[in-house]
Amino acid sequence: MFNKPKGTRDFLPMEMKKRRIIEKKLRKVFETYNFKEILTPTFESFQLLSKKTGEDIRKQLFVFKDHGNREMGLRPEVTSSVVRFYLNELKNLPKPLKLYYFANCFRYENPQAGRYREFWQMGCELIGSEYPIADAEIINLSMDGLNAIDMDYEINIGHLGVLKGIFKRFDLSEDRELKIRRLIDKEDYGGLEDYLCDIESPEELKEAIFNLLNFKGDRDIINELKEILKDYPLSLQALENLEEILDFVKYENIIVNFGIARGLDYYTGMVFEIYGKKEGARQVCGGGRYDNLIELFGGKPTPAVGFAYGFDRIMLNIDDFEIKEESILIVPAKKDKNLLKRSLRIADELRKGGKVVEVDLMNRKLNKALNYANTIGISKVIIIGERELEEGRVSLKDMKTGEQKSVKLEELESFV
RNA sequence: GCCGGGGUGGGGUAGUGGCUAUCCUGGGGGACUGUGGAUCCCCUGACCCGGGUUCGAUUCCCGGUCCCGGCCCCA
Repeated sequence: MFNKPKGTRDFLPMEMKKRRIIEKKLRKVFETYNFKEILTPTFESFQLLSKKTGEDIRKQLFVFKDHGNREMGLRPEVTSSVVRFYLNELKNLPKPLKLYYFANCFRYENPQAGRYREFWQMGCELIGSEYPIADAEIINLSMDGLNAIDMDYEINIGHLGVLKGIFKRFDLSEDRELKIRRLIDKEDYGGLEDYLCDIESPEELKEAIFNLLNFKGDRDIINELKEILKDYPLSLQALENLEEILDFVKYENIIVNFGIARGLDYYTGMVFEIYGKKEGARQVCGGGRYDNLIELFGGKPTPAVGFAYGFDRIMLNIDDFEIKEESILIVPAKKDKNLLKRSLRIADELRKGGKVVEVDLMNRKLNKALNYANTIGISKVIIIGERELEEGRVSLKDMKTGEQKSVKLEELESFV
């Protein structure tokens, strides 16, 4: 006996049905914005995958060597692959380039609520526009998607430029910047305080950082922050950029939060996270601007902004819903090869009309067949009997009401 | 990587240091030859793995593993 690998899942037919329904709705929203679907390989070279992801993510990589002794890894997210694809083949397409994907990703982690070793991300990347309206489009799109599936959520939007502006004035090393961003993202403010003391940072820096973190709320706080950070020109610029972005965001119910630092190191400007209402696995979406990733991968500097949904977490955060499915079972009234053949022909006709039809494949007797139809939720049973067939008729039984009537073959389709 | 709680047929469960391991459900066949979505009968199928304690372990102890959840990190 074999078991599925830890952290992976088998999906039952009903789950798949629901996943497909949600997937379809999200896709539809993406496509109404004219984003185009792409797909990249499940595995990439280890070098690519570890290029701009921190130590932590690298430890979470599923790695293997192929027969040519090349180091490979299963993708832990898709943005790196999209950038690679862009540089390989798409960089000369007209801008903006609007791409989306739906793909399984892999991280070697301990499973938990909404966290798996194989999970699905659905995301969008908008490449080539540096303008605030592009950031806004990404935010609007991500919210439109969740609205289309009636999910309750909370969106937090921040801007890394503000923090960077503060760092800039104190000329911090990249190492220290990163460390501070980590602590901020973790909301480990005690640790942050300690660290700032350890590196003997000036009082002014501490003050600026903690001031920043205290600001969380509606967009009015940006104005207050402008006042406080008036000596930090780059921070001011970032705040203005964020305001311009928010001018184009069509929703009001957003939270401005400068505590969002994002774990992936490649973000440069606006960043956002969306949380669902369910306990555990709350973050369902993350995104932001990553203007120097493409350059880092060897391309010429190109602005880009994007986001990814954690599809499995979205599934955990929507209310369960019923799926009603009309299906038909055709069964001969008695075991007879000719009746079976007739059943197949009738099934064929109905399927051409788009109906979901099964024919009894178990050689069941009528009562057992009805029993079967009942247990698997067949909505209508067509009984093919010899005597009726001679008059060009079959019996149609409605499994919900129990009603049964004799209908002419040529009228059958209009009844089911 | 760390921490907590779990693991009995396919699904849901009962129970026990010793007897053929309980019940429901599901699956297959039959009684029943055009309708009993019923009923009855038969069959199918389980104590996570390894070690220890013991005359004897599914039960107690230890380790592992997997599941559920938490931390870290993230989606």
